[in-house]
Amino acid sequence: MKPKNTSSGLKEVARYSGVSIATVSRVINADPKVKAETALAVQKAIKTLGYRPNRVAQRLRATTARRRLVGLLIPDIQNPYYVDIIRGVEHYAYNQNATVIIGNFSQDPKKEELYIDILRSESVDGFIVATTPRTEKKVELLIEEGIPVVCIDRGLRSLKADVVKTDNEAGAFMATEHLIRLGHKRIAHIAGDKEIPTTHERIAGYRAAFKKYHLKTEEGLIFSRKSDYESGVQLTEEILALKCRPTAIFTANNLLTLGSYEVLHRHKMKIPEEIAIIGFDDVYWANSLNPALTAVKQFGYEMGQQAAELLYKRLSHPQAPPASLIIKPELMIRKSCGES
Amino acid sequence: MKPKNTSSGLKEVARYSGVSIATVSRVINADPKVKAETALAVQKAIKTLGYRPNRVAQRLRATTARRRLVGLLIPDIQNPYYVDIIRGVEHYAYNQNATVIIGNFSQDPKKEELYIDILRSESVDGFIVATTPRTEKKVELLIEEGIPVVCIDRGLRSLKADVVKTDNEAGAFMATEHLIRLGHKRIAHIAGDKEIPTTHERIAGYRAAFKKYHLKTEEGLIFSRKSDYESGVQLTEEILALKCRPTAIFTANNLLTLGSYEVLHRHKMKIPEEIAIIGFDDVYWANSLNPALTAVKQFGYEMGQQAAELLYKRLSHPQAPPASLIIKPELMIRKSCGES
DNA sequence: TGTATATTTGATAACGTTTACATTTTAACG
DNA sequence: CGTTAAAATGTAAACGTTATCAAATATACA
Repeated sequence: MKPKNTSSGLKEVARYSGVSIATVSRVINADPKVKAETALAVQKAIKTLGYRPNRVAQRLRATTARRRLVGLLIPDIQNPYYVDIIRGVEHYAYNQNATVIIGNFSQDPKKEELYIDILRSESVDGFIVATTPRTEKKVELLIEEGIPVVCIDRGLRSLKADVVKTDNEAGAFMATEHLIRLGHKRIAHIAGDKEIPTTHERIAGYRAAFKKYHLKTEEGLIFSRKSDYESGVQLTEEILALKCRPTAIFTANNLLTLGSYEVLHRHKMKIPEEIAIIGFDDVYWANSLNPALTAVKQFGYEMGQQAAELLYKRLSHPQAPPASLIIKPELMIRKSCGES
Repeated sequence: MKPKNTSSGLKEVARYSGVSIATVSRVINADPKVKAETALAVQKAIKTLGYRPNRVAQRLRATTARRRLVGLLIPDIQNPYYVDIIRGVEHYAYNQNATVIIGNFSQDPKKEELYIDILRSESVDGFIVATTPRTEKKVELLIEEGIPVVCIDRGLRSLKADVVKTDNEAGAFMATEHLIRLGHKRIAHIAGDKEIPTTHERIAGYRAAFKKYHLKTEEGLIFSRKSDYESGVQLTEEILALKCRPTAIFTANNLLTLGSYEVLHRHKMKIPEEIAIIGFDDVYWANSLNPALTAVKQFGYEMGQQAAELLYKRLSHPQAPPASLIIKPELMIRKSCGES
């Protein structure tokens, strides 16, 4: 039994409704040039035949901006922050009748490069990328070739692309200031991977808060390794082993926070009495932690939407000057730092 | 400045290396018919010209099984279990030089249907689906049309497709038995949405454990609403309000577990002394919860891989009888039920 | 060397659309 | 009613590949 090919194709619709395939194509694309009467007839044919345009053929033929496919390059799909971004992008794309194709490179440099190539050969309308500096050159190449790119989460040094990102410095500042106001003076910062630009922005915010309150920031209290769970574990162990223990920890992302929580619990530390903790990145299970986590919320979902919108704007106005959207984060005060 | 079109296309490679496009196409597809010598020359041309095949054109022209695109239909990308599945599928696909296109329908029935159509018009080689019974008919239609489908997480009633799923009954049994052995007799079960088949399988496992130990299962202790966080919260509240409180809770998925944890903490319940809790679905932050969560681990990543493998096997053997892969889950004993 | 048979290659028609451009139909107007 | 402009449709050439078939070249063998 060979697979019966129900997919009708423009031709059959055309034959069925007695017009040319060009006309059918026109009604599919809502071309106003076609007479209302014929449009109706064709639409009926489409419905009864159950015709659906072949998006692959459309994409092959269509000129840019009409391919209805956006490429999304994501460092780690396990990170709920990026999942929020994905959802945001997907939401916007969906409303534009576009599909999004995700390149999740899992922090793997090889994959990161390869996925740029792959998405490219898929003829995307444009890219939304959260890349590492490693692929900066490659991304710039895309831009030079006229492919729209919007950077999300992390900006490109040479700002020839649109970018939407969190105000990392402000976020880190808020977190640190919150701790300081609560009376903490010795605050450890578990920073992320120093290869990633956001890490430095967050460290800067941490420093700025100290400065504002005329406190000296102890360099020895800034810890950094990588951005993952394991680093959170190890660095928290180091912090607890310190002869002169800090009274609070500020972790630079949700994975580090989790690692920190694990160690704190393992050592039966009382949070926040013995040690307070505040994290960058709010997560949907913040309230299920014990105590509920006070955190800096990034608006990933909204950022994703904005990025997609920016991308489509650029598609229609390729020559517009690059826009930069800096989203202010918000402090979600819960229990892990004590009374607010 | 118009975008310079660097993408060379078969033609240019052919001209450059002095062969026909057919030959170039052959070396791209590693056709053994081409002489080693010419193959080398063409490869060199490909390299120096920086040629990359256009996957869209390939897909349009290629017959089934050579399109290198798999469609993945996922109910909720926020659920880490599904993220594991995605990663598994993606890993396998990547090694086959295939891309995966994700249709995350966010539990929205409208989107669920639509995404099937969309992925279809993207000419996927086949589908991997975790659908609800709502779209069962639509999925069966795909199968009838000869499009390979493998069901993941949930099986189709009419088993004409491959399926890979967790042994839900066994998992629920393990969890409940664990509790019973620890001395619990009154164990509440926060089940998922009754529309979803897995819910019933897990309830069955819960019942089976009681049966084995000659205990009567109290119907009043099985709670069900939906499968989300909020339901976990509400149902746990109900449980705590019971005149005769159970000594343990078995939650049917990670979202429900999280909701339960929140309420338990809010009520300052001592876990596991006052109430024990065990959850279906292990999560990477189980150790960061307080106490660390004892849970039934589903092997999402492995399942994803297996599903992809099954899909590609079916692609090459369309007539093979449907396979069914039932994966045994594993109990991850940590602290939320007390000593093991 | 000539013939038969493998091996390699090349020309070209698809795949299912969109889009110039040409053509036909309709409307407008004196 | 004839002419001209506008509106609606049709024709056919792309888009960048793969695949079929035929042609050309190399290999084997008598």
